[in-house]
Amino acid sequence: MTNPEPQIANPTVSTPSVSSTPVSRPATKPPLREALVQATLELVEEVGPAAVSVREVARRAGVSSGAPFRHFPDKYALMAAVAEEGVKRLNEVTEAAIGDLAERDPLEAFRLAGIAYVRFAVAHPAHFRVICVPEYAAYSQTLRDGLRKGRDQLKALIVAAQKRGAIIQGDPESIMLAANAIIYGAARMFVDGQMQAEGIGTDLAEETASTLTDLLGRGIVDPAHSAQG
Amino acid sequence: MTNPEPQIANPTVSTPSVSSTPVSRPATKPPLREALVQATLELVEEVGPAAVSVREVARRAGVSSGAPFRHFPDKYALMAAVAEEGVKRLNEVTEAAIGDLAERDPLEAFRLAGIAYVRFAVAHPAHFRVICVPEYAAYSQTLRDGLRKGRDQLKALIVAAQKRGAIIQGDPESIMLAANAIIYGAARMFVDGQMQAEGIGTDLAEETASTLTDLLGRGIVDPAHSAQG
DNA sequence: TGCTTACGCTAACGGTGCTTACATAGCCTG
DNA sequence: CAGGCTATGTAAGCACCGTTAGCGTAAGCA
Repeated sequence: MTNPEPQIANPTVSTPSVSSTPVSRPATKPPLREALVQATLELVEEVGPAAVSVREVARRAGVSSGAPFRHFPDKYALMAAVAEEGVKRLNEVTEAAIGDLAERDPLEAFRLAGIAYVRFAVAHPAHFRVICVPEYAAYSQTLRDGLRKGRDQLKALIVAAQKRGAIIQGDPESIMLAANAIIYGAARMFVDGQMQAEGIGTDLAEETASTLTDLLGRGIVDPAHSAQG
Repeated sequence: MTNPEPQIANPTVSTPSVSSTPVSRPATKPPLREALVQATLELVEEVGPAAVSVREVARRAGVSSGAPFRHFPDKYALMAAVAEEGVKRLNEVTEAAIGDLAERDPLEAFRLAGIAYVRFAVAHPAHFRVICVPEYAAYSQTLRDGLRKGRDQLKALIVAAQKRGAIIQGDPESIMLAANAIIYGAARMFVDGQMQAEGIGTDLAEETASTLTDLLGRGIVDPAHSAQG
């Protein structure tokens, strides 16, 4: 008698809006799986990644507590699915920011991608945190591929910028890493509340990202000083 | 995973005589609180922050499952105490790296501090992750102070470097933020496994940190190109 | 018609955070 | 020294958690 509410099938969440297509192939479309990921995502954004419980997810999807395990071997797999969805959206966002600028002005494209990256992290901090949890990446090849794809986006911009002579001709791996690190660091500093601790609110996220990429581009060492010494 | 041995000899933690003889404890002030933090830290390094349970911590400290709640109002407070300990050690490490170089060569001091920061994160990834969880920072004023102190260390170096003319005269807040972001980003990329995904093992942590700080200092934009255009 | 397969439900198991009630050792005060 | 107070431990218990096992049922197919 732990559950006071008798669970009858609740169609409010589970019904996808694709009723027109014939439902004669249940193996290829499990609507509950999608609903579970969606419910998990909402729960993550609501209470944070640590407070997610599979039972609450099942409750929100209108199914019993054991149902999710028909679609995911364990809680990790469910969370990894949320991370996959997240990295997919993140990549879409940065890709959209790059637009058709990748070849015309790769350096500016990189700056815009970085800003979009930080903007996404600030807009969806809980989701962003799930994306970055290494245990989930270890769990899901799809997630690893998504993360790699995102890094490769930026890497391609660096290489293109080098080809156009816009940036220094050093090791592209190192330059790409520096670019990634400052963007990733800024995003995580926002998500981890360390920007706020410095008095920088999330409303300044884009401006901050822009400033940091500029500083990385120009360098912080005084050239006159270093040229003399 | 029940522990068949109720009192396991722990070399690092001198647990009070909680052995089979329920006689009086020798110490009038049992340092159980300290032992709990230590046991939690070991557990964190062993199984990761997410898998820590208060009961297991109590088991390792040789006390009953309710005992920890005499010293910490809840699990968050216990984890926050671990984070406090961690940020204290992290600050000690960076401070030691800076040494007496802060005034002689603040820019080099900053580079060494950044390298030491990343080295600590790579050496104690689980502990580092606990330090950065914003929920714990929200919980503990001491942790917030420790984090601020660490940032202020770097900030002071930037200001000193500016005063000596070693770096550009821009907004010190922005420069400090860029310096922080690239170091924090590098550390988190290692801790989150993203450096490894790029083929950069933890053995390259210090070298990578050095490279990134160098790149931040010199800038990645080609000055000839940007001066012309 | 029967067989198989997918998918949901129920009930249960052991573990967890945390609370309550109780016991006891040590200190303070008279 | 008696008596109470406080600090700190134990034991039992609650509600919830992740996960599993067994059952029912409906769909697709021979």
